[in-house]
Amino acid sequence: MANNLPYAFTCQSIPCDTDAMTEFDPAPHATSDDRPADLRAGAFQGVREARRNELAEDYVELIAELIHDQGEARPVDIAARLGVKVPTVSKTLDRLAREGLITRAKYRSVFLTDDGRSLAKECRRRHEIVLRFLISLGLDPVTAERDAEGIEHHVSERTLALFSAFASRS
Amino acid sequence: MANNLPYAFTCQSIPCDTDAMTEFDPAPHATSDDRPADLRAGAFQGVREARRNELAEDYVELIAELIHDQGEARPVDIAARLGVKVPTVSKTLDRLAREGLITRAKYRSVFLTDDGRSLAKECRRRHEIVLRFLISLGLDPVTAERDAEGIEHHVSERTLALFSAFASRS
DNA sequence: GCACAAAGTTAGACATGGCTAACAATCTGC
DNA sequence: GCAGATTGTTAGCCATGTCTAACTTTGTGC
Repeated sequence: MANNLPYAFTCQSIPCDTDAMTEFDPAPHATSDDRPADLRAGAFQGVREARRNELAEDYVELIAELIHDQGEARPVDIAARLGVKVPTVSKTLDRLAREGLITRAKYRSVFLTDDGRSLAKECRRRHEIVLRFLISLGLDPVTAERDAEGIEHHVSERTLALFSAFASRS
Repeated sequence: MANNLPYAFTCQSIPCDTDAMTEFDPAPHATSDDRPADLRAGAFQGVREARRNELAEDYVELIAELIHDQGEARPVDIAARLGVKVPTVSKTLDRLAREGLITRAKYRSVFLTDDGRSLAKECRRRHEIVLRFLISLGLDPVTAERDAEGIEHHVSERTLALFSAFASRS
C-alpha cells in the first residue's frame, strides 16, 4: 500500500516499523518513575517525522476531494478550504510537484500523480476510521471532524485497527 | 494573557464557521450531505493553530519531567530526549523565554515560569489521559506512548472527557 | 474582441525549526 | 588550580510555511 510513496511516511504508513527507535536510551538514568523515559524519547522521533508530512497529506487529501466533488482542484479552492492565502498554496503546490505527488501546469488546476493518489487514499482511509471511531465513542460530529483532522496523522496502523474494530462492534 | 496559559488552545475553541462551500459527498455511504465540507474546512483552522503550539508544549512538558526526575533541565538532556542537536534546543529555549514560558540564564539550566508550569501540567494531564485510553483499548505500551505523543496536542476537551471515561470504566 | 474581474504567479519579508562550525564557559580530575 | 572534557552559545546556512504587494494570465460579459 505505502511502498510506492515517495516519502517515508513512517509514522502511520508502514505498519511494522514499531521497533525502529525504541531502543535508544539517552537518559543516563531513569529514576523510579513508573513511566520510563526512553519510551517518550523514542516517541518524539516519530512525531517529528509525522509532522513533516502532515501538510502534504492534508493537501493531497483535499485535492482528491476537490477533484472528486468538483471535477478539478484549483488553488483558489484549496486556499479557501485550508484557510490560507493563494500564494501560500501556490508555493506549497510547487513543493508537492517537486516531490512527485502532484502535477501542474501554469495557471491550470492540479492533478494527483499515482503516488499522490495512493497517499490521498491512505489518508482518507485513516481519516474515515478515526472519524467513525470518535463518533462511535459518542462525540458530536463537529468536534469529531475537528479532532479527526488533527489525530489522523498520528495514529499507528495498530491503533487504527483497534479504532476500526471498536467502531464496528458499536 | 487571558488566563494563566500563555497560548490560546484554539484547537478546541474555534467556533464552527459554516459559511464556505456548498454540499458535496465524498463518502460512499452518505446520501446527500452527511458530512458537509464546511466541517472539514473549519477543522483545518484549528489544526494549524494547534500545530503552532506543539513544539512549545513538548518542550515545557519535557522540562517539567526533567526537573522532576533529575532536579534540573539542561539543554543537553532536552536535546537527547527530543533527538535534536543542542543548538536547536538553545534557539527554541530562547523563543520559549521570549514567550514567558521559561526563564534561563546563560550557561545555566532552565526553569519554568508559572505559565510554563501550568502549561506543562495541562499537557501532562492530556498525555496521561490519552495514554491510559490507548492502553485500555488494548494497545501495547510502546505504540501507545508513541501515538499519545502525537495525538495529545489534537484532542479537544470533549474528546478527552470521553477518553477518560472510557479508560476508567475498563 | 475588448475591458474588467477573477485566478494564479512571483518576489520578498518574516518566523520557525533544523543543522554545522566555531567559540566560550563550566565542570572535573588530578 | 589547571588542562581537558563537557556543555552551552553564537553565527550562519537551509527549508518550510505564512503573509502582502505587484504583476500576469485566464476567463467573462457585453
